[in-house]
Amino acid sequence: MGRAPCCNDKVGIKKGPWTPEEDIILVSYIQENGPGNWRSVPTNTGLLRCSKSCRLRWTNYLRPGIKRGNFTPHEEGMIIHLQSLLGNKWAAIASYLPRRTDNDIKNYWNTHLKKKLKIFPSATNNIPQLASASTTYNSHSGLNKLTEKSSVYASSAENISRLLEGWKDKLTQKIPESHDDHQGEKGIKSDDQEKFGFVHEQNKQKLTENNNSPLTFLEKWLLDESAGMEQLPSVF
DNA sequence: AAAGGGTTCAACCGCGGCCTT
DNA sequence: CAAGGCCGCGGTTGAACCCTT
Repeated sequence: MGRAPCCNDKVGIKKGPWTPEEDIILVSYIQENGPGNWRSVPTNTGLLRCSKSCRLRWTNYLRPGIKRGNFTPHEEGMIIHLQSLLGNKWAAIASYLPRRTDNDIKNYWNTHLKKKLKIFPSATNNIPQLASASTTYNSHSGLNKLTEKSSVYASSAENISRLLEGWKDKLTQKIPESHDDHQGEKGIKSDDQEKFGFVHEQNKQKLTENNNSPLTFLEKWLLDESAGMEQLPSVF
């Protein structure tokens, strides 16, 4: 079928890391118009980015409710199990971890879990073991320091304010702790999450239809957010 | 203190599929 | 029905960061 002309065919399209200004423009626009119709985003916002880039930035970084940083043993176990069931269907896996992006899960799989599965080849059958082992693994890696202060991002405004912090720090080359001001907030409503909420129910239904028993376990497991790994069904 | 190697992750690329005309 | 256009997904890349020597 007709393939979209690649963005990089166009002149004047900016690539590379997004600046906080660009983020603010994008978030403000989506705040007003909602996500979708990505084709029109660059035109309407004046951003020198291609539509794909805008969509990616939104879904992987700016979207409200995205959780970043360390994966919990519970999440890790889910990823491992879902990956063994579904293969590299990161979007499908992400639909079971609504606060994580497919890109995040994919990265985490490629950088952490693949290695761990090499070290613990039987781990897919014994996720709790792997998960606790991974905690040990994490605490020895440099990443741990990086992600130590990770937190749950409640809104795109918070995402941006964090970005601004980082940006400002880079500029000044000073890293003062405890900046909690939210200069990035531009009246972004607290009901963002509801407005742009995650629509995963259909996906879940599809998957459960296709693959009944294991995912039913997972459904229960996932829905019981407070459940720790120790409460996993014995099949794990 | 500096260099080199390894790791991480944000962003890009290209393909496939769905929708519209 | 066919062609074109757009969106979403998975794989890959490369800059930035961290660790080791």
